Amino acid sequence: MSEIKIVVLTPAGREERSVTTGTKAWELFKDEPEIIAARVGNASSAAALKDLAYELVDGDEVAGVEIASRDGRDILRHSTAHVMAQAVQEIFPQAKLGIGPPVQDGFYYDFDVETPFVPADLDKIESRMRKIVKENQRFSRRVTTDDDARVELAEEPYKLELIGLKGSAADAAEGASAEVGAGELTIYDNINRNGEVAWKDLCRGPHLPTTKRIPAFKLMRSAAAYWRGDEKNKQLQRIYGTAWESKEALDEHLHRIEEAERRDHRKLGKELDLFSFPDEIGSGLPVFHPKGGVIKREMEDYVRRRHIEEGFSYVGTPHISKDGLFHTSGHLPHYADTMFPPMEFEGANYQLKAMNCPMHNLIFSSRGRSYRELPLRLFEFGSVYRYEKSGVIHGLTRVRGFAQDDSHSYCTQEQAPDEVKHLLNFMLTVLRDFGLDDFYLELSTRDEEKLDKFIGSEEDWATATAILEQVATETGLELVPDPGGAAFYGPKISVQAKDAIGRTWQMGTVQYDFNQPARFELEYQAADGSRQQPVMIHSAKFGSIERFLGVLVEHYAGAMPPWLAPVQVQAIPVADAFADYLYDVAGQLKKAGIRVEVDDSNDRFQKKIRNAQLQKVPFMLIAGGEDVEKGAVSFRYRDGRQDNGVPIADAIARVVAAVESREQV
RNA sequence: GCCGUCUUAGCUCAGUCGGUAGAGCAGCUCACUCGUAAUGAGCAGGUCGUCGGUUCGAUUCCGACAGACGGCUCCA
Repeated sequence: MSEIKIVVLTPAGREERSVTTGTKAWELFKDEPEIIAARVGNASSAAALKDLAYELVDGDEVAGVEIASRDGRDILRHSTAHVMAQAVQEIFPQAKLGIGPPVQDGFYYDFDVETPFVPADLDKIESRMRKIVKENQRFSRRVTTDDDARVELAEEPYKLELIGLKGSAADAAEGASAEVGAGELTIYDNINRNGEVAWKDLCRGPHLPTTKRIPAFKLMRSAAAYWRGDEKNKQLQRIYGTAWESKEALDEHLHRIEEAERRDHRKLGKELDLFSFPDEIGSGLPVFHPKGGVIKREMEDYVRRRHIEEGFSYVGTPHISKDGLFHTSGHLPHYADTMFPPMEFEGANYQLKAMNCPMHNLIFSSRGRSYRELPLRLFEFGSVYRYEKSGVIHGLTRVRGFAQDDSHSYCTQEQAPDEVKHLLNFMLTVLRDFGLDDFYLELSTRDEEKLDKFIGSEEDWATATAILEQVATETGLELVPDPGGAAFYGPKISVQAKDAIGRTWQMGTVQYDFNQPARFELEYQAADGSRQQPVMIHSAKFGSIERFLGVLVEHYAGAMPPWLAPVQVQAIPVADAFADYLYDVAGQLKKAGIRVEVDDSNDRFQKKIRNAQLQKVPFMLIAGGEDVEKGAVSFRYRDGRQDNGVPIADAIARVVAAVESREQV
């Protein structure tokens, strides 16, 4: 037996060691049960994840992968997916395997089965999984060849397809690279205590050493998913599950899900009487009730005022137009599928507006334009209607009719970078005023594989993309590429904001468009007397008002900051006798522009407090004998804090200050 | 659009193995009510999503459609 030299990397540093040939990675981490895999690199290769059963070679640099790390959890979840697939095939032997990768917070595995899974099946599968975990089966890696694998997996048509795609697996389907890597083909055998192969799966690995190393998991739901993500393919049955390094971590995850459900704007919208989606109107078409209307109007008032401050002119355009306009813009026939079908009358086809830009272009071209007018900035709340497929409608975040806070800046090419910068900064200040302050940017570019989806020359696209990229970089915010995500007429930057519980939402966008000015033959007269084509820059700050309202409701869990709260002050008399006193205070608050209501119902005092609390009113103003004697009122805040005996004038000033500062209380 | 689940009072839900239904909250009425998250009593409220089919009889079984929910695909 000869010696080989390796390096063990620990948080403390590098430790050079000599071990005998044939030493396995696990022998380095014998006393560290939280290490479930190894990251191995050497002078000639980048670090790669390996099973703990990996046999060390001379020159290896080895680091342990903790189960609670990002990679560790992925490995844990992938292994749990294997256990699930094994359980499924034990219960439903005819089930064919699709793919089973780890995903954000969990994993899934796709199966081709005759009948879709029902919730009772998930229970059965989960208990079978627990049995497999208890059996402590060993994940054993075995290198094979394409031909051998084809024989072994003759009964698994989807796996055979993946073998054929090896090397381009990343393109084959999201997650497919977890099954077949670009390198050698491997199969993992699950070996039980008797040394028999209980189950096997084509898989790149790595995996946990044994099934017993799965500390906590839970199956979440089943759903259909197209094979390789293509709607032309067969739908497989997907089971989603989650797995964590400890029972506590699993419980925390389940609590986070509960918290997200508690904040669901569809639920809160109903409870707080903000909006609804009447069937009689149609799917995806919201109505705003008086309280939701207050929030919506505050948002609109604010953003209209801000646009005007930033040099925009408020304009107005109709909801429908003849279809020729959208042919000129290029939207038809490009996006006919997502526009409502035309209405034919007076010899023309009229279309519901799905975007505002063509109409703004007509305002631009309504008369001759001078370079002195540029940048010309037009803005409106443009109502647009989009025929979203029935299955994608989702509360206020995906609707068929909505208003964009839409602007179009017409400028010279030279002005474009500054205008993009202006719009981006403007948008960020708007979002900050609404209490969102954690952002990253996404740069959506055209898909180089599907050039027919995009119009315009390669040079124009390159110029536009470069300008957006440069401005985005200058903000100092993280910039994430989104290849293929561009609109057909130009690239875009979108702002992604993180909410109070860390979820990200797409907010506004800035889009650079050199196509529509050409199609509409827009021009201005330059200083030298020549006619020039402007560049137009599209931008929506909220994106859609409806959607942004929904995001705010979730961000604040319905407890809106005072400036947005439908009822800012709920006045509650301790007893009937003090109602008049509070009506007087309420009158003064109304004069100061505050939305206040006095609860003079027959409910008892405590019940009124409870009602106001459930409505998430920011300020409860209470008055009883002690307050009246002092000419004062008492505050109760949403968190239950009290501030008693505050002089009326001070109380009003306090409420007004909170509204004006747009702070959360 | 596709797959699955679901649709009973304003809301949240029971229930009917086929004989037209019940609770809590909300609402209305009355009484009570002076200090920080539910006072009590009574009343009223439903063509059991819509339309067909099977049946002596359908809210219940079957089908179609609409809508909701969870995914997939999509998201200018």
